[in-house]
Amino acid sequence: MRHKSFSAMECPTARTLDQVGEWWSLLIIRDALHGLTRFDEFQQSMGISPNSLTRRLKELCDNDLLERRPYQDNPPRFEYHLTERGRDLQPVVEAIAAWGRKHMTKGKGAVRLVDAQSGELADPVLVDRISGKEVNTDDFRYTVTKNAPDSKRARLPSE
Amino acid sequence: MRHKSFSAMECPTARTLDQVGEWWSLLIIRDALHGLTRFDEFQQSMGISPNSLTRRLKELCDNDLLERRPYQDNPPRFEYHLTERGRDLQPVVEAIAAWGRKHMTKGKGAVRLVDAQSGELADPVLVDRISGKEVNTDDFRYTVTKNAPDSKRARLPSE
DNA sequence: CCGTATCCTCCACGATACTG
DNA sequence: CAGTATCGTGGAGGATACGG
Repeated sequence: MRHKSFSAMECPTARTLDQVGEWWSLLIIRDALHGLTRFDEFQQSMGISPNSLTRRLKELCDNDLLERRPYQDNPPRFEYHLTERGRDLQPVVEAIAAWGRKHMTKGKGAVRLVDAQSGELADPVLVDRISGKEVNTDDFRYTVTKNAPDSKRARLPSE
Repeated sequence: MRHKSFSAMECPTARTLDQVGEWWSLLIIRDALHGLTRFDEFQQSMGISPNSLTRRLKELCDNDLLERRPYQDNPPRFEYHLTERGRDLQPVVEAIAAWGRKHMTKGKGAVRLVDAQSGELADPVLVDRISGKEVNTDDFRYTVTKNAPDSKRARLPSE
């Protein structure tokens, strides 16, 4: 997006899409719903490049979906917390995750489903990471896999 | 998106985002949920340029969210119908629309809410258009408004 | 009317390098 | 560690023109 203004439409769906911005933004929201708050937590979790993360974070703060909150003075450090607007996106994230679980679960080591305790979203690696457990990233990767052999979209410029 | 493969992640949310593709795709799905099936219905409804629509339609068919179905031989014409995968995106669209109704309803002529009869989604212009009524596009526009004055994103290259 | 082909622009992203 | 600055690229999307 961004090439044209979905905000210019009165349709609430389009305007929402414009607010949320890029797909990365939704993934950041999802991570935030999981309890992540810090720059490098997000970065590690998603394999996003730091400058892109900066941009997305800034955009989300500008749109009042995240709130930038200092947690340390010297050097200055910030946490990113969901606002009410941001938290209200949970049903969206859940709906997307539900669809993914139903329709994107064939092939290459099926995705593990919901957390039985919480009944919450569904990302075991993240859950483990939050709780401090080590994660077998051969089994599950949230960092980007270079050379995904079965994806027609995987295009590596440098190899 | 598209610069990197979200499919390469095991996370169902990311994979879903990759499947759905661009925001336009979700809007097309939404229109399809409203009952639209034909090329120019989509085009009129969203103000998308025809070639972009062609691309999005093709992508959606490739991803098995829409099905291309001939309805006329000479000249060959097609309708685009939701598959089960596509129809299953309804909760996603609804969640997004709900968020938009709650959080994007201030300013410039608030958005009218749900269709009382159907209880379904929430786009009055579309509803009217489907039912054949004329629509006051000064009041509600689904075509793109050039020069949206209050949107910092509205950037018009040619004026 | 229902699309498709071509060209071009713009912007999200990654790579890389840098700062406190 | 927690970011920011700069640069290059690919792909989405619009304009336009064309075809059945």
